[in-house]
Amino acid sequence: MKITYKGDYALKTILMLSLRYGQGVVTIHELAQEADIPIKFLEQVLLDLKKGGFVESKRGINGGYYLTRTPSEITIGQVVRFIDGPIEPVPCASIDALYKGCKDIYSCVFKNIWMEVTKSISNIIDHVNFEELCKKIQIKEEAMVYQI
Amino acid sequence: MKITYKGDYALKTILMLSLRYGQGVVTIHELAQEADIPIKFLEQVLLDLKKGGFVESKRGINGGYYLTRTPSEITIGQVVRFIDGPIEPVPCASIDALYKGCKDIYSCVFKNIWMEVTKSISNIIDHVNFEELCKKIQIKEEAMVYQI
DNA sequence: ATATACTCTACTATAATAATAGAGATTATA
DNA sequence: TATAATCTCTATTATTATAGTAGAGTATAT
Repeated sequence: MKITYKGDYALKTILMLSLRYGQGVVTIHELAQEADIPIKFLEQVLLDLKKGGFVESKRGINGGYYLTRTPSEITIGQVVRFIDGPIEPVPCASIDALYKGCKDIYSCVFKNIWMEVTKSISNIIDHVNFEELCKKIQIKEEAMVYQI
Repeated sequence: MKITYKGDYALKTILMLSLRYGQGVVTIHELAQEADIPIKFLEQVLLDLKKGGFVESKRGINGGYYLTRTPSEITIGQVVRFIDGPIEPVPCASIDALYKGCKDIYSCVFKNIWMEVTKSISNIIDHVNFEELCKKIQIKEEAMVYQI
């Protein structure tokens, strides 16, 4: 699994929208500036996130983006899989692959390892939701206040 | 982490050489044929594996390749990291990264997740050696005999 | 009306991947 | 010592993915 810039931007965007969930819309301009993302690239990411059902938008003046679900219902895994594709190290190692066989005995031995890897990655990214991440950020920000 | 063809070929090659460890050299021709790898591509892979200290070669007639270490001393992780590069989903999530900070708070929250992912992948691939894999293959091959 | 903001398609530059090609160097042995 | 077998090394190519840029179009609050 490698996280592309696009995937990284998508995650940060969902996180920013999570932090402002229930507080109306956020413009692409604000999002781009806050996370230092090229605005035209972010446009495409947001259109994808819309297609994926993660965000919804409001056009025109006072327009912007907002989450379609509560942060607790969105996991890192959902976003990463949708934007960057399958996480398995090799295509045949997907948990719900249609076929179970391998073309040769050598491939087959490694496949089992890659399936273990896939499961262990899934186990992490499918169980971290954005509500948790928001809390972590809030704790860090509080810590910052006392540091100054 | 994504395993490239090159990585896959390297793993299969080390596995084939492990199965014949202590039995002299194996030609690139045999290796290529047995695992269905383009021979000219395999040449490059083997040169890399030589640079990495995994294999050694003997030139001329009766030449070929052989492992420089026993299969039990070689892990999947060593081969994959050497051929396909770092396994971490994002560069900053390497366990022994020089810097610990992140450019912004959003990156930082995800970094911890990616470090967990890195650790859990390492935990698998750094603890599977090629002696184990050989045993698995031998068991499978015995099973095949009775199936026929 | 108009300014603001999202939408959509096309284009481009760079790098990685997966080969392919061919000339060169070494060595056993007949 | 000639030669066939085998590894060595560098260059080239085709395809795809990635990351970003560009610009015209659509909707909407005031």
